[in-house]
Amino acid sequence: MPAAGEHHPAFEEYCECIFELKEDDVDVIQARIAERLQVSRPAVSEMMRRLESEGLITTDGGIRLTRAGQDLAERVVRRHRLAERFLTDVLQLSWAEAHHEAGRWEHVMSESVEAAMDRLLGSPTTCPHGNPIPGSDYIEPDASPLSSVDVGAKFVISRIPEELEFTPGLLEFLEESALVPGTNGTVTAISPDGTLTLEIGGHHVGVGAFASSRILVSA
Amino acid sequence: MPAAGEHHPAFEEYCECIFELKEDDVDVIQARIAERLQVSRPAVSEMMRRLESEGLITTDGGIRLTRAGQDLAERVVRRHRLAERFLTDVLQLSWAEAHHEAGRWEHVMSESVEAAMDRLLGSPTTCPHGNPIPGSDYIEPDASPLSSVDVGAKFVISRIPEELEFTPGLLEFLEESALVPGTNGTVTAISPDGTLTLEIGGHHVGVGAFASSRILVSA
DNA sequence: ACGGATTGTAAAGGTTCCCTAACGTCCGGT
DNA sequence: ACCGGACGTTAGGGAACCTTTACAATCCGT
Ligand SMILES: [Fe+2]
Ligand SMILES: [Fe+2]
Ligand SMILES: [Fe+2]
Ligand SMILES: [Fe+2]
Repeated sequence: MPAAGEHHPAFEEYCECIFELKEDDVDVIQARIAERLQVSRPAVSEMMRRLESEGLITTDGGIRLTRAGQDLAERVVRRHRLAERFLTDVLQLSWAEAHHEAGRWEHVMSESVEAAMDRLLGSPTTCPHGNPIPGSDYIEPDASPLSSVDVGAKFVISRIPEELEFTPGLLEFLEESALVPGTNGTVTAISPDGTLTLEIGGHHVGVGAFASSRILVSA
Repeated sequence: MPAAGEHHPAFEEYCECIFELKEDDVDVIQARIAERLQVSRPAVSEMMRRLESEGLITTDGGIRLTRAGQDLAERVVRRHRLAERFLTDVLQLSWAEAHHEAGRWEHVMSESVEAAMDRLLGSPTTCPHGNPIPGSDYIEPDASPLSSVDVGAKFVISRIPEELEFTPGLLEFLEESALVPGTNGTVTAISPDGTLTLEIGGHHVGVGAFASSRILVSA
């Protein structure tokens, strides 16, 4: 069962991972890739050699996607995020379920399905978590980390970066707490360890320091 | 990228194949499986041993799916046919494209997606080609092979069996010729070699002997 | 009854993708 | 200057799935 395109699922997965690490502003090194993909460091080491010999990455002075690697990664990420939109908006799956499912669909969707889904959804510019869909008309909003909001200030959730999808249970928690792109709230307290207390739709929610530093909001 | 359930794609593919051979009334022997899956006979031989040791088939006196194998096969076929319905009805893909795509989706759809898609489509009972969706309220229609229709007689296309999806280009041809379940036509001629000439929606189409013997129609 | 096709299996081997164990390097803190 | 950690790599191995080549067994039409 090869994927729709011409590349093996493993290659797609590694390129996607490199793309998202860069997007999340995390050092693109083998150790990070190993963590995200949940494989051993030797496995990554070996795969880096294969990716390089296939012309998908270069490794002189840090791991970087080549043009071909970038194209592949963008295709995979685009399909992942379109699939997430479809799964949440049309099939009414939860964030967490949609994310898991999309992680499989991204390797299986053909170009025509990608196009048809894009049409069906009205060419969305972000996934349900607010991350940009490559190839769409996404315009970078003027956003800053939730952790930089002052006590008492209002904000609108803008984006929950891909990085947070790796913390088990976090997506579920955020969705249940209505912490989804577009909703607005107020910071009611900041504890010394960086935990924020928010007020959203009449409910109060605590958000840890790490998550707060990653979630992007606008005024 | 394992499948949604607990089984490897290869196991799913083999069980599905056995299920469909039976459904098409073809001898369930290794040679047929090798042909349909486009693998060598030794590969099938080895896999039969694995499937048996996993309790998915029995081989005493012919290859037969066990309860577990049957369940797995039905799940996969159900997902394949639901996916085909979705891809043609909602995403407007052609038959041929939908079939290819569904061949990958069937190993990747989760239970919740299967359920959501079933709901979205209104619990269809057949795939676009008229083949029954396992687990649906399908009622076997009173149908007979197209080849048994007399010259001059009218008919309604009922079902294009899975078997014909393996002849390259045939699906495309049938769809373009409006030879889809539900449409009706008339047999205008039968040649000695078994080729039928049909009249469908004002157009005339020739259908070969093999296809005619498999396509099911009702009066 | 016989010769050619069809079928199943054995043997040997290959690719992809992963693992553990172990080792060398480098880097920041003390 | 020294040490613990983090990082990358080597070596050796393994599971899944497939291949080609070759060889028996079985089936079947004439
Ligand atoms: Fe995601
Ligand atoms: Fe996302
Ligand atoms: Fe199909
Ligand atoms: Fe079908």
